[in-house]
Amino acid sequence: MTGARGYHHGDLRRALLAAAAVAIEESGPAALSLRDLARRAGVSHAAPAHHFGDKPGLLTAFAVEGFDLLAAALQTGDSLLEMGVAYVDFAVRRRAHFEVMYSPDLYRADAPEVVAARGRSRAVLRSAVADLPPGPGAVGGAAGDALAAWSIVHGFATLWKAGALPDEAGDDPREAARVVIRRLFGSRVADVDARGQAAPPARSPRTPA
Amino acid sequence: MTGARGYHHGDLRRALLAAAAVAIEESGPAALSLRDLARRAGVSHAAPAHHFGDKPGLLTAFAVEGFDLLAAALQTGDSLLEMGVAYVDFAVRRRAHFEVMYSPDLYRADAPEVVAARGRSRAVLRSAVADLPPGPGAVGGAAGDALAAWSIVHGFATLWKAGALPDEAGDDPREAARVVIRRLFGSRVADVDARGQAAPPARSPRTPA
DNA sequence: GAGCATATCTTGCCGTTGACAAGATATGCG
DNA sequence: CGCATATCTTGTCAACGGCAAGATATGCTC
Repeated sequence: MTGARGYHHGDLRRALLAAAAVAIEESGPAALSLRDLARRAGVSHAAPAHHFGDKPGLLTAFAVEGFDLLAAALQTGDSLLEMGVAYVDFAVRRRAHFEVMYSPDLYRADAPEVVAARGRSRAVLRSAVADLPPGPGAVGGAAGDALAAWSIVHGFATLWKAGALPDEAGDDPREAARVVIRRLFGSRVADVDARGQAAPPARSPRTPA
Repeated sequence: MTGARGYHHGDLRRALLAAAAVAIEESGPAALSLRDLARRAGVSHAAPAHHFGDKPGLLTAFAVEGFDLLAAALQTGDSLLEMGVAYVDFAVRRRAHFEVMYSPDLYRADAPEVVAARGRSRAVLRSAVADLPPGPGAVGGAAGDALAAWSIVHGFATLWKAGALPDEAGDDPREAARVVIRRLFGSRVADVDARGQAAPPARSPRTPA
């Protein structure tokens, strides 16, 4: 399926997306060049155009791939806490995809494939939020929980990647993310997976003295 | 100070930064062209190089300007809640600066002027967090509060701008931001500026039943 | 106020890029 | 086998970033 390498590449589309991930990790999405991707894949400079049309077209496909990878990564976490950690982990380890996904002016963010893929990853998060015990004095209900959870985890990941955090944040994004998420949800999310069972919220130290 | 417009422009540096804000708001930072900025300012295509060296140099100055504008915007909010709202408002209204500031591969994010300006905006946030009543069971203390506050507000702003939020989030970013921030800090931040006085945390409905 | 150093801006050029057009080659289907 | 189509190549163009060399204005010194 892969090699062949005569006049026809055989799997150029996939090869270009893989090359894009490498190139973007090296120099960021702004410096991405279609001609460079073509060189990496061993084809002529005009070959990518057939598969993706133009540069935004390629990045649109790349973003779709990213949202699907994110949905898959989130599904490995069984609790909301671990799902948040997985989100941060995805942002740090798959930098290229993450950066493109949230740079909507680089690609066609309103393309139907993008909307669908983004909806899929959002649905995974939603399902975990639905499993939460209802929060006290919740202003927006489950939707508000999801919005707050997504915001804090996304913001933390972005700031971490941008190097905008002070040194006190430590050097392990997963652990730092856990602390931040616990601060949002408190006992509602604490220790579910560390002990394999949820700690009783009433005994939690989060209750004000 | 401004016009003159002979061989010498008179205030080209400022004019180029202003043109950059307009151009980026129109087409995003990736499509920014030094030659286009020069045309907008009415100078030759090589004039910008004298002031900023190269493209990353210009965006570095632009990011510094952004961090200082952010620090000024945050200072208008007197409570942590309103400061968070001001952060989101800044991200939405000054899109160009915000996008560049948090795209570190577009400029020299480790340049000393950038580090200093970023530190100034961070200090403003810190001062507001310090005014908070101490949280119950705080894992990371005030530093953790600041990190969580910054993360949730930054994440919300980014997601809002990226159009990644579901429609339920509404169409007023300021009000939606208020809801999200309250969910993080609960009674510790609620209604401080609405009533001009903090509600007593002990009576707050956030205490688990 | 004359002369010189320097800051600012222009013109001209080069290599690279994204996009397009036209042609070559492989693949699949009758 | 023969043709339609998908895939890839070669060639070209305008625009861009960056550099070099020259022109013009500004400020400083005497």
